[in-house]
Amino acid sequence: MELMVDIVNRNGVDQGTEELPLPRRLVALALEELATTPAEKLSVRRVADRVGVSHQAPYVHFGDRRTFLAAVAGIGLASAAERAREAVEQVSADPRERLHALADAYVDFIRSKPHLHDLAYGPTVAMGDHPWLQAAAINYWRLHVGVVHACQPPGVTEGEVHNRCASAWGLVYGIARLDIHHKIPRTVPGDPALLMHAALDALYHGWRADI
Amino acid sequence: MELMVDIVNRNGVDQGTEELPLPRRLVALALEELATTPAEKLSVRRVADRVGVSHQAPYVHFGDRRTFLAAVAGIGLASAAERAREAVEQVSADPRERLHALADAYVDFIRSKPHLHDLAYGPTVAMGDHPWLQAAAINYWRLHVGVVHACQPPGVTEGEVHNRCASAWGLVYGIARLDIHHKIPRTVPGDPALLMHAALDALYHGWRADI
DNA sequence: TTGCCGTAGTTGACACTGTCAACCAGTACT
DNA sequence: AGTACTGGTTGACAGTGTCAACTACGGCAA
Repeated sequence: MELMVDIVNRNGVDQGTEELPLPRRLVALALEELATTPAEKLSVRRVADRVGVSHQAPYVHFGDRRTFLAAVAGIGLASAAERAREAVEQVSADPRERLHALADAYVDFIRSKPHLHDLAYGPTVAMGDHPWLQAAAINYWRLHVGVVHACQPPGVTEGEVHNRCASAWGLVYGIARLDIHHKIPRTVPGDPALLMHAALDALYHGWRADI
Repeated sequence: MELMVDIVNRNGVDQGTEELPLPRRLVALALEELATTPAEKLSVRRVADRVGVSHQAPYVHFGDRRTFLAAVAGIGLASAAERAREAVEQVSADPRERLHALADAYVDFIRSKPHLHDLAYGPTVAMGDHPWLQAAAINYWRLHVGVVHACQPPGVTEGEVHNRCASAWGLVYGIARLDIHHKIPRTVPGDPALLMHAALDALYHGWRADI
């Protein structure tokens, strides 16, 4: 079970030609299903069936449904984090602009793969359920911290940076998720992405004004 | 099916002594289960069983599982909204203080009944799935708008108030939900409720500084 | 060679779920 | 007296996650 970490680590090297090991094929197909099916309706049996393997095969590797879903969330989240990192690095070095780029990437993530996002950052799985998920979540968080850190005036403690990072993440997460699930009343005229930018600017301004 | 609205309307009048009609008893027991069981694991059959009625009885009234869950969410959300209203009215008339009180009540809601909150404001049910839910959601939203409206300087349009209301809600919703599901890394030292207050103050300041 | 053991995978069963369809008891209305 | 509607039951069905026992097979030691 532990050596799967090796598999995901050498993941970038030999993709493509070589046949993926079964756990990876299962996860890949589950991610595909997750594009249209919410996680709670995803059937492990059907994934196994589509891969062409017995209904019990996934449980040989992952133990139970939750662990499997956690692995799926891990792989999916890793690629989302990578895309966000690219998006951030593509814009200028202006911290506020990078903050907006990060937020936009997050909105893009939640909009293009809402079920995956809900799985990773919802109650279904815990971060400790699978090492892949834990690693991906930490990686994504580090990106957040880096961007938010660059927005701070000098003299702000490391802990306070993390605090503010959590606030900004919560803001983006909340607006984007309420939006994607159509919980924002139609009496709200503004585009959620723009509301988010305005609110982020308010946070940014508050951070700089504190000193 | 439509006359259930009457039932929920006269809900405050004859509670207690009189025997509740079956749909209400089912919903009440589902809410009870929801205190410990996440919505996606809630079994309609078991609810029916515990009420002492056949496994199909709930479907006579609610049609399918989703509609039943929507009704449950509606009743639950209505009482949460009422509690929030009381909490807001209990503090002084200072708008910022009321904003904080509203946010605190929201945090209290999500902390005391996370599964109910997830059900109401998650993807499982849509607002239109049951009139009870729709009514409760609108009622709660009106409370939000009222509180946020009082925070605005003169001259802000109605639409902009709704925009800002959505932002503030998203902020509170996001931080509280990330927190309750333990998605915030332990490297964040601050209490989420306090982070929320600070962030809300930044929004508030931004609103007033605009003019 | 033989025997053994761990890994990867299969097969079959079990209890439980939501949903469909047919049925039945009243009760109100014509 | 008959009829239609409401509220509820019973029985079946396919699909689910999980448990347990079994098989195939490569490595390895005696």
